[in-house]
Amino acid sequence: MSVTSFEANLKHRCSSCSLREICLPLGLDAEEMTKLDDLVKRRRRVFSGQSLFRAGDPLQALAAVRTGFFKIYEVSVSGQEQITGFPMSGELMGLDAISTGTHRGNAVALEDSEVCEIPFTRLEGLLSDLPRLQHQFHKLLSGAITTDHTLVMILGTMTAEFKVAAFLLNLSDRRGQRGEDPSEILLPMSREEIGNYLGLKLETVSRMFSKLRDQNLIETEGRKTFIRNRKALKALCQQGSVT
Amino acid sequence: MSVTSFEANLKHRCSSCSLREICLPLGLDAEEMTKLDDLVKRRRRVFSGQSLFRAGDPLQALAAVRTGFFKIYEVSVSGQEQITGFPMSGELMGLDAISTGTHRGNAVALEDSEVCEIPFTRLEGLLSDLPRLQHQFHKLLSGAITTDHTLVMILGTMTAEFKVAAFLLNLSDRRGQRGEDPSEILLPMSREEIGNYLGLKLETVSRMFSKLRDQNLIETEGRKTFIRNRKALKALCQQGSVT
DNA sequence: TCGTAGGCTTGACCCAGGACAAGGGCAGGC
DNA sequence: GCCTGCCCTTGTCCTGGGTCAAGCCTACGA
Repeated sequence: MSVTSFEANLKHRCSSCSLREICLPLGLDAEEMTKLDDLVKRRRRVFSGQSLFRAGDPLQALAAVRTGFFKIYEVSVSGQEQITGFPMSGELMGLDAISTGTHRGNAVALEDSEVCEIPFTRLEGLLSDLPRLQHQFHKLLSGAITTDHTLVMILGTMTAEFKVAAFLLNLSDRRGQRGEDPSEILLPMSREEIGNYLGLKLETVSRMFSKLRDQNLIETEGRKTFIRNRKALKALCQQGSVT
Repeated sequence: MSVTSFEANLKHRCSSCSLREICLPLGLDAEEMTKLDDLVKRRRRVFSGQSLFRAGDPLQALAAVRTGFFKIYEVSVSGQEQITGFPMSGELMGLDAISTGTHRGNAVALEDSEVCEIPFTRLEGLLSDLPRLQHQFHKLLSGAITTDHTLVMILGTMTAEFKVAAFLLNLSDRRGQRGEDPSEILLPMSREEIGNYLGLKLETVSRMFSKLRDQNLIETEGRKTFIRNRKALKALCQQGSVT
């Protein structure tokens, strides 16, 4: 649970990273990539359960997930927690802290993970020199808004069953983007965390998993989940909103 | 309902705009402001009910609300509409379109409004020259994420009564930031639109207004709403989440 | 090997908010 | 002025998902 984590000096380059088509370096040429590499020289390991940053921490660096899985949650004045995202490899964390310079969210690793830290002030300096990097950065910021809108839509219009179906499809699609098998999902988060994210109680999430299983849309082995009928699952999501 | 709207050539300058402390120009010096002014030479009137952009439109320009009120809504594959925001003066619209170059949202004026259009590609060019503008732009993008997270939190954790209370306080605060009386809110949106935004039905919204009125926290005259006991309303929001 | 704890499933019951319906108020058009 | 249509309010009933409770499964440590 401690903030500390071993800091690796492992030689890592954006140019050879398998995530370069998803992450910040997308669209850069070799020379530009080198400049970005100079910034991102710090790679850090965060063990399962550890937090990378907490609400109230000043924003020092954005962090790109290299391997693993995180949850980001915010705590309201009333003490209520709300998970706002489950960033996985290639996704940036901490973007919402730019507006105030202070993190509002808490980032906790859901499994042993590695992140690339990108000092924000230096990044902004580099953006001015590299228009393509600037544009990609804006796309990522904008994409974060889009992602949030999708969640708002799920929370605002969907019933429990469709929320869970949409959640599984989302994870599946993101796996697919990374070249992994999209029909086999090893969920690193608990039923309770899924429920928190989707505005449901853990019992309801569990029931919906069972319901989807009974319809032969998915198969479950504990947290390991297989998508058995992707088409039907998608169709379900599409017709499946509150009237 | 048409897209067209009369395009004004009214001389308008960021430097003399009352919203410059909220909007893009925040933090710029006189010379920088002039450069931004050169970009934002197009001011446009959008009448109540007209749309400024629609889902599927290519992103040409971001738009800052100068006067008036908009709603932004997205439509899911199943045809469900979800309002994702009610931008008011000084707020940027279209930021979520940067990631794909295409608008996902629909922007409709809720009252006769004026917007300043900012051609996006040219803006990005200018950002490279003006680090302060760049930083402010990033803060606005990041702020949009923060705003969305607040909505996610409201949708995910709050009961109907507290959702409505939080909604009113939010509008009130934003009026206050603009130097307007924060305790008098003229709602430009219908109960149904409020409900859509908050994940409630219009009847429920209406009932919650009545409930807050019965507790002497607010007073209502049709859409005109007065906050009578701000402190109690805030306290309500803070203790008021789902257990 | 067994004991224990955390997470998952399932059942029974309940309630906040949705669905449906009736009626009122107000603004715009003639 | 009056008609018409839209929006808002309020009532009644219903249901999806929350609450509470019991039991199971799996991982881990002694």
